[in-house]
Amino acid sequence: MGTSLRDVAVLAGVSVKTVSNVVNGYAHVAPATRAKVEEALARLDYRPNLSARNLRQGRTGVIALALPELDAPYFAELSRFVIDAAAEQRWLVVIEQTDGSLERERQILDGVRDHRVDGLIFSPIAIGADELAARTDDTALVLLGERIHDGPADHVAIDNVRAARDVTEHLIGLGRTRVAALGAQDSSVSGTAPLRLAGYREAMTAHGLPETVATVERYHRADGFAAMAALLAGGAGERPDAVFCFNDLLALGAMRAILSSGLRVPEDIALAGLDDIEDGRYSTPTLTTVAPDKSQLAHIAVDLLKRRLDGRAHAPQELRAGYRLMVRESTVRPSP
Amino acid sequence: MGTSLRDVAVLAGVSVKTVSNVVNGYAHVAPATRAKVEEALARLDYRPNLSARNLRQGRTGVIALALPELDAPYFAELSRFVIDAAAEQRWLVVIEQTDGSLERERQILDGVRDHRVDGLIFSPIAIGADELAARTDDTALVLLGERIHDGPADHVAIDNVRAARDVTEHLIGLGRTRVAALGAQDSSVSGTAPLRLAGYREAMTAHGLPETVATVERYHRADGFAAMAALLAGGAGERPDAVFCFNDLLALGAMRAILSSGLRVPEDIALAGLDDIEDGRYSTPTLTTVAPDKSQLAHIAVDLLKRRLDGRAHAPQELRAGYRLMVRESTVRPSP
DNA sequence: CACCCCGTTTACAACGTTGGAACAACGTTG
DNA sequence: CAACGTTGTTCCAACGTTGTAAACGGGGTG
Repeated sequence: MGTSLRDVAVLAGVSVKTVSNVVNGYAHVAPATRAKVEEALARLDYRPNLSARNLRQGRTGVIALALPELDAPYFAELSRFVIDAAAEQRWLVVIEQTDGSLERERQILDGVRDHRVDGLIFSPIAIGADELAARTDDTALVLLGERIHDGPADHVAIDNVRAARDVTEHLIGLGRTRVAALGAQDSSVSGTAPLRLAGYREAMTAHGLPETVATVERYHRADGFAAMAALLAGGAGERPDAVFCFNDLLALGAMRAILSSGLRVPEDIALAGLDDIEDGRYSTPTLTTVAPDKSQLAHIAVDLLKRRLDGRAHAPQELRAGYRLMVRESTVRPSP
Repeated sequence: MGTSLRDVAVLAGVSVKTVSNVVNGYAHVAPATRAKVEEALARLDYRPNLSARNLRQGRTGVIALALPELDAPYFAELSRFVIDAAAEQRWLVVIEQTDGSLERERQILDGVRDHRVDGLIFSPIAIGADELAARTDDTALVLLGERIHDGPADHVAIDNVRAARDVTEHLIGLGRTRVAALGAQDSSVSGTAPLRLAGYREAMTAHGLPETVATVERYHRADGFAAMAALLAGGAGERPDAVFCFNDLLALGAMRAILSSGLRVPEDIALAGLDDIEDGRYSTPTLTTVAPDKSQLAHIAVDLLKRRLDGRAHAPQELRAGYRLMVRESTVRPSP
């Protein structure tokens, strides 16, 4: 191993504890002693052994971020913000991927107990509210973008229902009447799909418009492509003239399907997504979407975790982050 | 804290070490004792405290992956593979982002010493070979996609020169003669830009064609957009009829610039990238690119690290992962 | 001058784990 | 039946750190 407090102590001619005091910035250390110790620290290039410190303090300084998949741009972008927000607390972040599998989600929830991490920020898909509530473990847990209300853990998300309604209203406001929703899920116990569907329905009902709902298995471009292709297969009269996709990846897949079928966006079909991933700012046409405040989401999540870890815990909280509607070319072609 | 070996030992009526032996699968434990202990383990739902185990064993079971930015799709996709490959070794992965800043890169290289991680997989941009060589630390280090040859550390990458030459040859093979390279960097000490530029030059020289090189600051869509816009600003006679972008993000930015200027891809300008990020498979047109074998990259990196950690170290190795040229619509429009 | 206070420093124990030595019990062998 | 090997179990120490409490010493107070 490297140099320890003991080595430094020997060199400086003081006790181990005094070195520890200097390292930790304890106030009552005589200037002369401090200087001596600091020189020894520098000479030996001392680094605290964090395993030992963690053992002593019962903290690891590492939190886990569990999400479905890192290569979905939304989660990659979100991870960046979480890592940065955690760094402000001097925490490291380990990333775990669930692939949306129930078993993996259980494993992760369970594995939190092995003391490797102090807390968990979790974006679940498959696991249900009841199972989460049945958790016996008391490790700090924050749920991200999760629909479980009044659940057993802290929770932060945007207002998915309202956001979905806003997008749908925007599409309706363009004068479109055959507005489809793309991204409902048959199996989804949890997740945001039902919320976004609810928001879509509210808007359609409010305007007395008929609903068209396309379901998907997952939230990848390929699913959006396939679902859109199916919608287009209907006759021209039934074909939607606007589509709200439940996330941007679906929208980009759908866009590809529309364009390669020879139709135009937005002239024939207006298209909107949700997430504001960077891809959508560079697609042709650029993609109208809802931009959740990802930085705020990350900061709130880290903050909630911190409160729990500091013991300043209350009843589980449910907090909201903000969002903005970003209108781009896929719904409104700019006049040249 | 949770339950410890001591608690289990008390309940089972044996010594702490015996419980430890059972937990670690030590051979010589009497069946009766083993059963007793296992029941106690189960009853108390024992989890080893990994901080303590780590302290004892001098290992943390955590490796770091340091890369420029997680929200660049290439790195997000790569991270996924690294995390999965590390999981096969039962390692966790913490992710650190450098933003390509020299200072951050130094910090990370330095911070490896604080015993929080057993090893580091590092994709450097700013830091130079000399500085890496001057590293005094002996923590396991693997460089990823890095141009430092015969350097001080293990290293894995694709053959960037050959890959770049292959793409350029492909563009030339289409009959294009004004083939530009987009993505050179003025400041790049390290990184892959010079290699890709070299490959481009080899191909152009071989065919006696004139070179056009556009430089960029960074490797984002916005940089590709701006650089392409600048290339287009030249008169129609000078305008390139094919562009090889040094990564896919640049290419997608460039594509957007070409399309929004009213030109067509590939009819007016053929376009190719490198990385094979998913976006390029769904853009319109889809993007021709080089697909590095990311899974192989990740596995080789993890494997090199494992060898070092197991003490099976040799002289620093330089290994190559494979790649494939993916020809798509941005260079060859399919006949309908 | 005895006392106490306060700033400074130290000794000790403990966090939970595991390697190694020691030890006990038992069966085998000469 | 004594010496020995094998198997199973325990005891002890150590990894490096920090909290607690106690010791030390110098200056001010009564």
